Amino acid sequence: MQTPRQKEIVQAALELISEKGIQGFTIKNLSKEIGISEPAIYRHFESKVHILIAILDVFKQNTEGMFKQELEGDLPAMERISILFTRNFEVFSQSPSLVPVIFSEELFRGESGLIGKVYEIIGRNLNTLIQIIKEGQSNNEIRNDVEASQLAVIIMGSLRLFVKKWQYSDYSFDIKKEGKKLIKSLKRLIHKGILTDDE
Amino acid sequence: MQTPRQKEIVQAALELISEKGIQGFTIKNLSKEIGISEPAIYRHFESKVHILIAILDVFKQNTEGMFKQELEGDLPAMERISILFTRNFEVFSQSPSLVPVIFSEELFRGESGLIGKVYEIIGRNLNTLIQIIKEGQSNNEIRNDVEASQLAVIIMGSLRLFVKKWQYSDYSFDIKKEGKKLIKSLKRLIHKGILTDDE
DNA sequence: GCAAAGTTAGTTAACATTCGCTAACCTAGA
DNA sequence: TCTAGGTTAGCGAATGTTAACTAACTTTGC
Repeated sequence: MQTPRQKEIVQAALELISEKGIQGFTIKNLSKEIGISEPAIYRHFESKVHILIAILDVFKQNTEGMFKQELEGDLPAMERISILFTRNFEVFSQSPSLVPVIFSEELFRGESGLIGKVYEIIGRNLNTLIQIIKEGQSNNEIRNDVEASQLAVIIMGSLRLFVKKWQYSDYSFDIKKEGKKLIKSLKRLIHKGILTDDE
Repeated sequence: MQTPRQKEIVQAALELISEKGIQGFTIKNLSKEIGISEPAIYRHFESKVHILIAILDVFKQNTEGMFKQELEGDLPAMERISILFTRNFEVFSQSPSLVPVIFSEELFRGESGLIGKVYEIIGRNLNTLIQIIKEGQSNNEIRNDVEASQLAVIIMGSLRLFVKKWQYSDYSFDIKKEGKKLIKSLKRLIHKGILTDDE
């Protein structure tokens, strides 16, 4: 469990990264943000890497259990995808500063232990999605003229870019509301339907 | 115009970044890669930032003219989108080391002059795409039950994630061939067709 | 009164960049 | 043609800055 001070440090780190990028995430800036001296940080975290680990754990905890449930429910595949992403949007909406951390690959370069943790999170998301799409395809609910893995790339890619756009707009629009629209659009595209033509 | 040595430095910088990330892009590593001393770099570039600018210019030159042509041609919108991305894949395929540079937002944080240059490149791409989609929609060639801007996010997002996947696979698959497949899938999704249902 | 949480004042390492110097190579002009 | 002056591209050493982190001491709250 984390002490209040540790939580404060993690929160400040998240804000720093989202404001100034990875390069802005230094112990000096961090301590300035909180209002204590640099060495004081080390009373609460062994090293900078341990702060990063704590950040990842926050995300992991936030999304824990969010995925297995969706896989096993007997809702329509489409509905499950909706819920999956709606929940992600909710997490981001609550802690916008998570976005640049989770979506930044540079942050963890060189820290092979951390890369694994990031890929664990991302991979879980993608595999769950492919699984759901495949089920939807065999239920005749999702079009099967396009491979599940391709649909997954399309859906994930769209959503990633969408979230990035939100980030670069300085979180200026309502990600939950706009996200709903995007999901709706995606639904239209992947829904099983009759096409007049293909190439 | 660039001297041969300048070209060599830019090329080495690109390779460094793609291999070791931004953090690996130091004057020390750069000089080691080329086989000259650190100060010698400064005989050819005023500063590190100027090397980054040169990198962006390489990309800009590579994609110059690639866009306006597509806008004005009288090919079907779908075909123009295909060509647009096929050409992008060709550029990446020729210089894979461009990918992590162009797709990294962190690299240019703090350098407000450079951010502008990156957005110029990215923005041009996106606006061209929206333009083409709109034309396709009014020609009844592309489905218009989804907004052009949403389709653009979906297409761009898919392609970005696809290129990133290529990068993380260590450029292990044929981006031109696999890219063709993805474009084909996208075509199926956005082609004008009859849908049985929506919502 | 003692342990947790803070401080000041360092350390070491890495970074971009500058300095003073040199060897090799043009290029005028006598 | 040869030589003085200039240029180009390199070098090792040093500078100033900033990073993560540490040692030793003080404060504070139970």
